[in-house]
Amino acid sequence: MRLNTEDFSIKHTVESAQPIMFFGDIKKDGNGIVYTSEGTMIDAEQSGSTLRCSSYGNLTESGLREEITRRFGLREDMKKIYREIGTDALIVEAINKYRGLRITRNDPWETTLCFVISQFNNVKRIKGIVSRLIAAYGKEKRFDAGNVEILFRDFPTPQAIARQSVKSLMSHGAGYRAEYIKAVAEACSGGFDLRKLEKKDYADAKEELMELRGIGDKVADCILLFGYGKLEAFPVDTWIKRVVEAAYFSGKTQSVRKIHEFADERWGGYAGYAQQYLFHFGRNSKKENVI
DNA sequence: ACCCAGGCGGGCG
DNA sequence: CGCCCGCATGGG
Repeated sequence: MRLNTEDFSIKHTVESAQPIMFFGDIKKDGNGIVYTSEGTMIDAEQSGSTLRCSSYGNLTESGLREEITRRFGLREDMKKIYREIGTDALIVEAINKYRGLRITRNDPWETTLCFVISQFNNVKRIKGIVSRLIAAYGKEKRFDAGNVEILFRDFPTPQAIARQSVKSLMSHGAGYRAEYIKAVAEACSGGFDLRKLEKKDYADAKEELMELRGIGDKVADCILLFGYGKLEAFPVDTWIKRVVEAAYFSGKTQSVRKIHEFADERWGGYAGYAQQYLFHFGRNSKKENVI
């Protein structure tokens, strides 16, 4: 199946530390990714404006089209978003450098687990821990593709994670987060229904998420942004804090609350997009020793 | 060896 | 409320 896209870069999208990067496998050149969704393995690769997509599992062509369109946020009007968030030279520079970077929309539970693991951690280790949890606790799927059999594993369910001991979760390198992982999995497989947050507004949903042990201000915002498409969420991590302080507060330290207030006032309903461009720009600038 | 990573919970003033 | 601390783990 082919999809014609506009203002979309799969490379910038999958390389910007969103959940799909933690549970999927990015292709060598970065222009594609293989990932699983609801028992289906999906392969997406971009050349120019064309996205070539295929799947192994029970997904019709229109189902695959819908999955890709939703997953990569392809319904968003990027011209409008760039207009709204392009408030100054720095963010315009980030937009120009990473044009086509989209906020992905992922499964709420998968997003939750990924970002509980992400705290006080680095991207490489997050990927490693998530992939080991999938290997250990994800259900195996087989798909007969003519002469070859495709094997892959689903993302582990809340129940599958909740069954494990803290010790066995730690054995995959989760560290002290193992306790949080188990607590959140127990909640999500019991009385806490992640689906009910879909219809709550941003503030209410955030408050509910933060009642779970291991989910604080930053992780809650990541879950709402990448798992629920609440584009006003502005996750404040060490990177974005540094970038915002440097660019908008003359390098002076600000409280997280101040940074939220600033982002809300400046970028409003698309603050999440502003955050993702500044985050990716800031991180890569550091790697390239630009800032 | 030292420092840091898409932070959080707990304790203190 | 703000501030400070400890927390597992592995890579630079």
